[in-house]
Amino acid sequence: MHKYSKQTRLLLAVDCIIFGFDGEVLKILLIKRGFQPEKGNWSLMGGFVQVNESLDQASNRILKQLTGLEGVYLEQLHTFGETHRDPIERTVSTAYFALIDIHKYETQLSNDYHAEWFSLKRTPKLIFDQQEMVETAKRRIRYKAALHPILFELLPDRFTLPQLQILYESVFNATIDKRNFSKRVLATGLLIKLTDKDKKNSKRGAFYYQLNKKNYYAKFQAFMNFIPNPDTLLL
Amino acid sequence: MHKYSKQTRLLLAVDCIIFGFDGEVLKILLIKRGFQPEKGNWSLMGGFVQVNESLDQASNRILKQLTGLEGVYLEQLHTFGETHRDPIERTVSTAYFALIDIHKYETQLSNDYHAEWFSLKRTPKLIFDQQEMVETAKRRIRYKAALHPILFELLPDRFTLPQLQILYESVFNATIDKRNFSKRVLATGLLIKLTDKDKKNSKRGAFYYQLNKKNYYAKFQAFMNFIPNPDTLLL
DNA sequence: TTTAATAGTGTATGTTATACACGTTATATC
DNA sequence: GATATAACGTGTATAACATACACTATTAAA
Repeated sequence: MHKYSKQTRLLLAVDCIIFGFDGEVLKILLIKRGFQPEKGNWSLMGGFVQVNESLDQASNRILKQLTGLEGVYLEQLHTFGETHRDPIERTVSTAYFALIDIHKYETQLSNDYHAEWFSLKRTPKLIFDQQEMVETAKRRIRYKAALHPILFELLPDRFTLPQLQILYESVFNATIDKRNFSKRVLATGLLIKLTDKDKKNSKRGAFYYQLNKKNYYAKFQAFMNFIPNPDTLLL
Repeated sequence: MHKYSKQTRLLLAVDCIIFGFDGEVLKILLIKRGFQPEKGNWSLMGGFVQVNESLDQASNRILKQLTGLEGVYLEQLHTFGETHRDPIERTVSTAYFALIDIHKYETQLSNDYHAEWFSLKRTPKLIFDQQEMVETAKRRIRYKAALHPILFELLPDRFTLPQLQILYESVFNATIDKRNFSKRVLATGLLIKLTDKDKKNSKRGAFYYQLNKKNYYAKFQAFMNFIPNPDTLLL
């Protein structure tokens, strides 16, 4: 037996929603699409799945092409399969989302793709159903970050508590009491206090912390319950 | 512009993990596969995605073929895209999971497919990577049920607190104090106490409850925190 | 009428979440 | 060098929630 005859074969694509954090707001990386249809319009980075690569491999390849990064946080989000989502030809697309340290991102590669970071609050109109993909990714990242420490993936190796708090406040669009916040994050045992300070953002300076990697991997799946009223979060 | 030329088209399938609850343990519905390869072996219900149907439509069609049910809880789980997961030909499969009231399940249809319910603890060997699909579905249902009231989808319209508790204990493989359990579930405001009792399972009889549908849909996304040590749950 | 089996209920204690304000530090400025 | 400034870092009291735990009620069957 060689093939499943009489079955229709479809195009299968992968699209990546790449999140970064610049210290103030969450951003996503978009490119100007280089081919028809919708050539020149803002788009997620995507591509067709090749016959000799898995979906995970395809998404990693695409992520590397756009950011130059490998080994970053990348997770399958959802597969979008409406029949006419691509007007040219039936294409099913599996969306992935990535969380990267925006400072490690290599701009020379991005220039080849005319990539730009956009604040999530001011994203341009996207092609096809990509707006829905981004919304789904935003919901997922909020949902997951309310329960698991994924947001550290957006920060550099060394970060301060004020930076971390701004990140959480940005993702959840909420203000958090800094005394309660530091109690909570320090109670997780996930952070190691370093001896030197970041002096860029204040005169006094704020102590750097880094992740306790061992605890991080061990506790990654543990729930955290950072958010006061998670009822407002949607899956 | 008519087509994306030069791109490889792949087979795209949908596989359904159908959960039911018989009052004691969680079960999944399997069929004996009717065609090669692996003909006659136990398998999830699946099929190829047709060119004129979305993924959601395909999964609903397949669910209806096997169970006769429509409008039940059905959610996309994950897309499995390893290159050689199907030995015959590269096939990417999007897995869905369904939660159904086992009593509504129509057996006449199942007989056409030689379908059988299997306790999750005693499932036969499955074809391809379907064992992994089932494991992923089990993790997802536990994870989600720890936070959202999805398990009601497995129960009949009228159910008792002891039945509900057995369901939770079965899903989480844990014992729960019944005083604390009833406090918690009643505090959600999701249940309406009825006036009559189920006398099948005890001499005294246990009051029936039904879902407050309005609150159910309103609070579905709210976190519930039913489980004492969710650290043990994996995504 | 006695037995057996399951249903149903309350309280005390510990843990966790929340609300809330001021002294500390280091640079920059005068 | 004194002072002003701007952000950092910390503790406590209260409320809410989670947990541990045991007996009485009900009804069918013997």
